Parts: sequence; C-alpha cells; structure tokens
Amino acid sequence: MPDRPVRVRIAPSPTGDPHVGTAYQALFNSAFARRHGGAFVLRIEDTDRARSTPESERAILSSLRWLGLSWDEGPDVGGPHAPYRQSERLPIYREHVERLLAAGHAYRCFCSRERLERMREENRANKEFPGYDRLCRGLDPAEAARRAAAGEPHVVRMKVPTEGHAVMHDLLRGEIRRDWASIDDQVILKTDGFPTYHLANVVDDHLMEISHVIRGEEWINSLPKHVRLYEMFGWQPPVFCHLPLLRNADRTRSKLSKRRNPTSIEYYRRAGFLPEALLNFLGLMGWSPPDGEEKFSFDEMVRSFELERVSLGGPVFDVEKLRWLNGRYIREDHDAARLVDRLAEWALNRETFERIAPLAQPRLQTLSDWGYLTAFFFADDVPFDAEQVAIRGLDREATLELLQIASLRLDARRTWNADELDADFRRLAEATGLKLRDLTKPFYLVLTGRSAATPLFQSMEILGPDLCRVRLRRALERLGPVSAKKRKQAERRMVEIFGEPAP
RNA sequence: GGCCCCGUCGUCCAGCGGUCAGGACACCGGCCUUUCAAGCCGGGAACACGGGUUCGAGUCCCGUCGGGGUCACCA
Repeated sequence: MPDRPVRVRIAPSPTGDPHVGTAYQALFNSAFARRHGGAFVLRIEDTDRARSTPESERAILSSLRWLGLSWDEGPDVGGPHAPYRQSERLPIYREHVERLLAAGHAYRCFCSRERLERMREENRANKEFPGYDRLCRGLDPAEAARRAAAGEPHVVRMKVPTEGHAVMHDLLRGEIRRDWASIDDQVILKTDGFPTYHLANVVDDHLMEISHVIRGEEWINSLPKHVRLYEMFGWQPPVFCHLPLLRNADRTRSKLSKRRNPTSIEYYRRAGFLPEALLNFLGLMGWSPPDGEEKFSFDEMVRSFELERVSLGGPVFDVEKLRWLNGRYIREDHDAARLVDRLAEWALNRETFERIAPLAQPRLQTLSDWGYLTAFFFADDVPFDAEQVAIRGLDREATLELLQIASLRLDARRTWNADELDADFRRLAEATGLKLRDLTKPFYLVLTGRSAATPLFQSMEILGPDLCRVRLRRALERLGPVSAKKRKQAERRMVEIFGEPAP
C-alpha cells in the first residue's frame, strides 16, 4: 500500500437508471475511505456523448443519497480537484493526449469505422486476433499531424507493446499476467474530441490523487492498458482492487441485468425497501463482519471493514434474503409511530393521495371504496389472472408481442408523464390498427392487477417508471418467456413504430 | 472461440494445514397462538473432480470440468 492518504472514488456513467451495482461499488469505496480516514470522491464519467444525460446524473446522485451514502468531493459538492464531471475537463485530456503524441506513445489513426468493422469481421472469421491491425501506427507523425490540422477526422490511439507480457497487481487476486500480443492499440481520444474511459479514467485518477481504485471485476481486462498509461505518463499507479460482480438469481448467473432482475435503486425505493436495509444487504455481498452479525449499519460496517475480507465468488443478488432483512429493520428498529413516519416518507402521504384523488373520486361511492381501488399504487407486484390477458381479435402470440413492444418503449423513455404515455399508446394502437381501449386492456391487468381501474396513463405516471417497467417485465416473464429471437423482432418493431432516438 | 477472473449447503457468508465443516436466507417439522406473520426449538442440505505437497488438506501447487467477465470511437 503506498504511503499516501487514502482517496477513493466511484465513477458512474450517467447513461441510465441508478443501478444497484453502482450503489454496491459506492458502499465499498465509501466504507474503505471512512475506515482509513480517507476521502471518497464521486466523479461523473460522461464521456459518452450519445448516451449521457443530465436526468440520469441527477437520478444517480439522488439515489445514492437516499441510500445514505455521501461523498467528500463531487459535481454537486465541489472540491479541490473540480470539476468532477469529465465533460467539463476536456482541455485536460487534450493536453495529456498531446503529451503522449509528442512522446511517441500515441498516434493518430484515420481508419474509417467501415474498415475497422471489415477487419474485425475477417479476423474473427479466420479466428485471428480481432484487435486493430495498427495500420496507422506506421504513419509519419508529421504527416499525420498535417492531415489532422487539415480537418481530417481521426482518433488517437495509445501504443501498446507488441510482445512480452504485462504484469499487474490486484489487492485481492495478487499478480495478474497478460500477454501484450492479446491487446490492441486502444483508442484514447475519439473523433468528437472526447476521451475514452481508459484515458479519462487514468488521467483523472492521477490528478485527483486516487490511492485505491476499487471497482468491478469487469475492468480487469482493461487493466493492462491502464497500467501502461500510468507508465507512459511516468505516474505512480494506484492500488487496484477488483470486486466481484453482482449476479442474477436465475440459472444464468450472469452479471445483474435489468432484463432478469430489478436493478434500479429507484425500484427498490418505490417497492418499499428501506435504504438502510438495502445498503446493509449490499454490504453482505462478498463481505461479512468478523462477528458474523448480518444486520449492521453503515457506521458499524465501517468500524470493522477490511477490504482484504472480500470474497471473490460472484454473489447472487437474492431478493428473498433482502426482503427478510428489510423485515427485520421494520420490526426491530421501529415502534408503531416511527413506522407510520416511514410509511409517510415512502408513499402514504398527503401529496400522493392528492395526486390519486382526482382519479379515484369519480369512481368512489363510499370513502371505503378507496382502499381497494387504489391499493395497486402501494404495492410492489400485483396479482392478475393470466387467462384474461388478451387483446380483442389478436391471438396470444400477437398480444405478447405488443406487451413486449410497449415494454421496450417504456424502457427507452427518459421522461415519464401521462401525456407522453398517452401519445405512445395511441401511436402503438395506430401502428397496429387497434382501438386504444382494446390495446390498453391487458396493460390495466398487468399494471394494476385489475381489468378496471383508475385511468391507465395517469396511474402509470403516479406509479412511476420503475414499478411499471418491473410489473411489465414480470408479466412478460410469467405469460411466456420471450425468446431472444422474438425479442429482437419486437425491438425492430418498436424502432419502426417509435423511431430510434428515445425521448 | 482466445484471453482473464472465480469455484464451501439451492442462495449469501465463516473457515485462512489438525473443526462432528459453522451461521443466515429459503425449505420441511414442532412449539406458541383467535388467523396470519413474528418468535422459539428441531431437521434435511455443501467443500466440483483428479492428481500431487504434507504426519495431516475445504484450506498450498498442478490439471480437468464448471461458472462468469472481456474482446467498441460504451463505460
């Protein structure tokens, strides 16, 4: 361990819903920092211009805060190494790329995407190494600089050794070796002038004086490139520690994915999980305190946290056990009054009731009708009769495809309100020649558990995207697992009907 | 497929050369009880396999098998 102050970070990419995996990484980094009296930094890695959104960044920050996590430096709290958003650090990366270029550690590459694609395809077909063939590495740098100055589009690639092997160290895994011949010259600066992860990550970790890089196992394979970048810059690399990936509970045991499990932190919030329970549960993934007690607060975790105690097997995210733990928190940490407070914080409050009231009012004959009518707003899953899921005039398969298309569309939405949902469903009805009321029927069933409920789109708005998406996915799963082929088909149809760019 | 990582009950963890392989979730049975939960008691359930090293391997080494990750101008 280098004798410098402990500084760690998480570097989420704001390209989607706040993921429990991000919370997991944040928890372990934060606990490690606190344990060693160090600093925990949050840095936004928004170098993917096409997919990064401010809404996603906001959502990630607020979800992490909901969990009780906090950071010493970050885009919202500032800090000595600001800015903490990579899109605001472009000149820094440019300057560092120049340095590598000048030192001959990197070169400009003018190869077209088409050429690269062709090359990859051929190599794969011939079972040869599929990486970049280094065509532009041989270009005269002066000539390349002239072409670039003339405005010819290009990327910058780092030079990687062509022989020998990289030797790396991981805090938990020890030495890792990898032949350089299996690694190609990675792009570090894209055509649009943005850096890639590899470059931005290394530059920022260095400038922000990160001492330990604690991140997901998925990064092990790019470690050689990172280590090489540190070498080329002449910097001391941080200690690397790769944590196991959270896994799906199904047979695949692949890394946790929303296709198979709810992954959005917001889902767990809406479904009534307590933040302290979710955080505690995440702390049980790959780690356990020496005393074996499974219920512990973040502060308690910090007190006994040892990174060395992390076990390497990929932990399955078992919602059943999370539910049990959540129940313990409800039972053991709350008296009735406190529980009522928590319920109000969650959803049972005047604000929610006021949103629902206009929808419920026309449908109430007595005040007591309220309970049954609105119960689905305050539930996680809703039971429904699968037999009834049908669209008039369509067979089961066609019905399922529509549910699938809608599900994909709803997944792609970045904003969520009744008017837009209304427009989406109208469009889908139009494209399929269905009456809106026939189309929405199965959605009432799977989203509200009833064939008649408060109006669908307004109800969906109140329900929120996370609950709606999960209910739809569960319904699809239950009604007949969709084959990969069918999903592809539905995906194409969705794009046909709604167009490529998500709103 | 190449490369990399990993491998203890169905699941999450403990074990860090000598334990009857322990705890928790889930499951099953019992007790308690106006129901259901909760709680308490009990039960079944694992060291992937094969070689080594060692007086002695779940623990160390090698191989096989299995799982995962990764092979982008995404992170």
